[in-house]
Amino acid sequence: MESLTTAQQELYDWLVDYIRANQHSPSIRQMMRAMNLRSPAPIQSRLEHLKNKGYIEWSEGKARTIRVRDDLRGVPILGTIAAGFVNEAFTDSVERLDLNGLPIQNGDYALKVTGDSMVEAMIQDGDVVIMRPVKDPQGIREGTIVAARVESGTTLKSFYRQGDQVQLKPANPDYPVMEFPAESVDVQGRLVAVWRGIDPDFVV
Amino acid sequence: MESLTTAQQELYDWLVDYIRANQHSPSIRQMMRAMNLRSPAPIQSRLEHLKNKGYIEWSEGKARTIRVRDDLRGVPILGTIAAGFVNEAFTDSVERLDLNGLPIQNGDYALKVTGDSMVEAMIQDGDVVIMRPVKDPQGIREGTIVAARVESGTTLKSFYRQGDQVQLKPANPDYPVMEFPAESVDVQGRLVAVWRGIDPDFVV
DNA sequence: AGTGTTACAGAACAAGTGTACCAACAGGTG
DNA sequence: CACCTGTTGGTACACTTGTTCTGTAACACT
Repeated sequence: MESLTTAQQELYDWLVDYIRANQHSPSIRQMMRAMNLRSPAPIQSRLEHLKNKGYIEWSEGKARTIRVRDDLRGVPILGTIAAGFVNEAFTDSVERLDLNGLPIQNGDYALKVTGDSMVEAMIQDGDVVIMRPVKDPQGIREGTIVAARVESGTTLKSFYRQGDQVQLKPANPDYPVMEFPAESVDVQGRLVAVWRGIDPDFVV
Repeated sequence: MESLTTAQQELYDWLVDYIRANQHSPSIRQMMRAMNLRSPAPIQSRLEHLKNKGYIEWSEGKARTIRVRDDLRGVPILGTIAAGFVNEAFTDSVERLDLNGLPIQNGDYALKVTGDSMVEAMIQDGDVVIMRPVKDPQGIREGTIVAARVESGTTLKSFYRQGDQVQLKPANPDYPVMEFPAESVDVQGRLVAVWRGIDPDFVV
């Protein structure tokens, strides 16, 4: 990635923060004031450079249409890290995790997990699971983790079929496998992602 | 939350998708074409309603400044769900998980986890951990999960002090605790979040 | 039928806004 | 010093765009 001058870097940082906060690009005259300039020309020049170097893009002639390149959004994935044992990490890879882009679809929803029956599936109390509504219950694959509504309530379990019965298996040997007639199980959604925010005050 | 007419809902959904994809609001005439209208008046009317009902807001007179209310961004957290046992879920709570907003700060970065030494901390192979650079190594609390650089490489472990030594504990009894002189351990960052995307083709 | 309400089409206006142009200035290079 | 290059200040212009206004059509209700 081509490097930036200090003036270009300063504008770029301010621009990214502004777009993240306001969900739209500022106008050139707004940037002018933010950079303590009294003419739009310098901003235009810097934007041109940022565009040529591949940092931003915009629709020509249209107002407030600047956007940061998609491959620069989110947080950078600096490399892989071994939880198993020390080895190489911090590569100079440019891959990025766009938390707002790819994984989430419109209609997805989240549930806060309570209880510990899914610990062996690496889901613990307090995690937030992102679920996707299931259109066709027949299409659910064996072992998929789903939010299922049965007569007594809704629960998060692995989904299995057994003849015309449906098994809901917890991922914790301390809890029992539950079995219901297929028609009495209403699958509300399937697991698409897990999010765990770490409370900085929390200590193991 | 006040409900919407079908026309308002249709515009709102299109608007949210457009902003998410383009990082800026469309113009009224763009919405006009998208809704198959030939006059800007109906769009303006619907926007006015969306504003009064608290769904969107914009800077009056400024071009392309519509933004979705912050408390509506991200995915809705519909309630809590028991992994432990069936109980109530799907409350009508309005809380939301804003994946792009609150948790991530500028400067944060991500690492893909390989290996299984942190399985008891509910971090498994393939997870993405979001790390925050550590300014003051003295301020790290006991038990915090950190990415630490030692002479042999970088690893993800729980951080403990033992006199003037630093212990790096894996969360898996199969792996040994490692101990280093405090000055030879360079803490690259501390864990602030875990993200796990579920591959739909993956079956347990 | 009459009436009020709402939505739409079309046009027009004013402000916001991107862009082009030119002069002044600073910094480096011969 | 002269010269070139890049940045800034300043201005001007044309297009974009939010906003307002008027008239018409569709619809619900009395």
